[in-house]
Amino acid sequence: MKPLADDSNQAYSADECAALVAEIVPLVMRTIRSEMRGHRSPDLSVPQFRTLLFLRRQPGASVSQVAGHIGLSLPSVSKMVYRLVARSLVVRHSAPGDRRRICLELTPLGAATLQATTNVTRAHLSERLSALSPDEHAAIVQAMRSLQTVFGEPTLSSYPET
Amino acid sequence: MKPLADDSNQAYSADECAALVAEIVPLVMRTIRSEMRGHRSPDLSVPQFRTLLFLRRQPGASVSQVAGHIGLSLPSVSKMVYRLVARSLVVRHSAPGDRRRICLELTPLGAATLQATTNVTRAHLSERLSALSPDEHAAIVQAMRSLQTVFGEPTLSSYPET
DNA sequence: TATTGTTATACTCTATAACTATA
DNA sequence: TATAGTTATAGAGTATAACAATA
Repeated sequence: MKPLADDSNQAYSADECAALVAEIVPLVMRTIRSEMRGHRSPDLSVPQFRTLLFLRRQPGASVSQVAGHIGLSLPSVSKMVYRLVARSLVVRHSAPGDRRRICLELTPLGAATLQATTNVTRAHLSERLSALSPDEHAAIVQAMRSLQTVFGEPTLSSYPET
Repeated sequence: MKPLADDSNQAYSADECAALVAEIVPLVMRTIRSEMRGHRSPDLSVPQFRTLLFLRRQPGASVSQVAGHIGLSLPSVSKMVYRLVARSLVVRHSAPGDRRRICLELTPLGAATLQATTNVTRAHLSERLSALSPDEHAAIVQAMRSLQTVFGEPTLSSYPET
C-alpha cells in the first residue's frame, strides 16, 4: 500500500522534477522581473541586478569576469556596463600593470540602488510567500539550496586559464 | 554547504525564503533560457515557448488572453505573435461573430517545435538534476508545487468577462 | 463609447563578427 | 600572436502612447 497522504515518501525521477522546474521557474521569474523593472527609482533589469550583486562581492572584477559570471557574451556585458556607468552606478578604471584590463566597482549610488532593489524585491516575494506554511517554506529553502548546487555559477577558480 | 543534520525541522520565515528565491531562480532561469535559445532548430525564447504551451492548452485563444496569461503587454504579445506567425508556428484567423477578435492556433509545425523544445529542455534539466538525491528531488517537487500556487497564472475562469 | 488589436517609438538584452589597444 | 574590450550590426523582448477597426 502506498501512503498516498504523504507525498514526501514518494520517489520522483529527475525527469518529473525537470518538467516541473521548466514550468514553474519562468513563472516565478516573471514576478521577479516585473518587480525589478517598473519599480520607480531603482529600475534595474535582472542582468543588471546580478551584475551589481557580483561587483559587490568581487570589487575590481573585469568585464570578462562579469560576463563569465552572469553567462552573457563579452559585448553584451560591455554595453550593459556602459549603461551602468552612464547611470553612475558603476565606475571603471584600468588595472595598473595591464592597461587592457578594466576594474569595475560599485559607486555609493550603485550600492544603495542595489540594496533598495534587493529590499523591494525581497519584500514583494516575501509577501507572496507568506501565504505558505512553515513546512512549505522549509521545502522551498531546501529546494533552492539543492538547485544552487546544480545550477550555481561557475566559481572563479574554475575559469580556464589556458 | 554544511551537512545540516536535519534542516526540515527548522522554521524559515517567508523573508529568508524570499531572499533565496530571488537569488536562485534567476540562476536556474539562465540555464533554461540558454537551453531554449541557441539550440539548433527549435530556438524559441521563453515567452514564445510559454505562448505555444498556452495555445496547445487553449486553442483559439485571443491575443489578449495570451497577454494576460504570460503577463506581457498587448503590444509585446502582438509583435511576438507576428513573429510566430511569420515562422509558421501559429496561425491567426478572426473570430466569426466578432471581427475584432483574433483566434490563435498552433500549426502542426508549431506543435512539433513545442514538443521538440520541451524534450530538449527537459532532458537537459533532468541531466543536471540527476546529480541530486531522491530526497532532494522530492523537496524540489514540493517546492515547485507551492510556488505554483503562489505565483501561478490567473486561471482563465478568473478573467473578468464583463 | 468601449474593446481588440496594431503601429510608432524607445529602451534593454543578446549574439556574432570585426576592430583597437595592449601584452 | 594572444588577450581584453569596444564597435558594428541585427533581431528579440518590453513598455507606453497613439491609432484603427469593430462592436
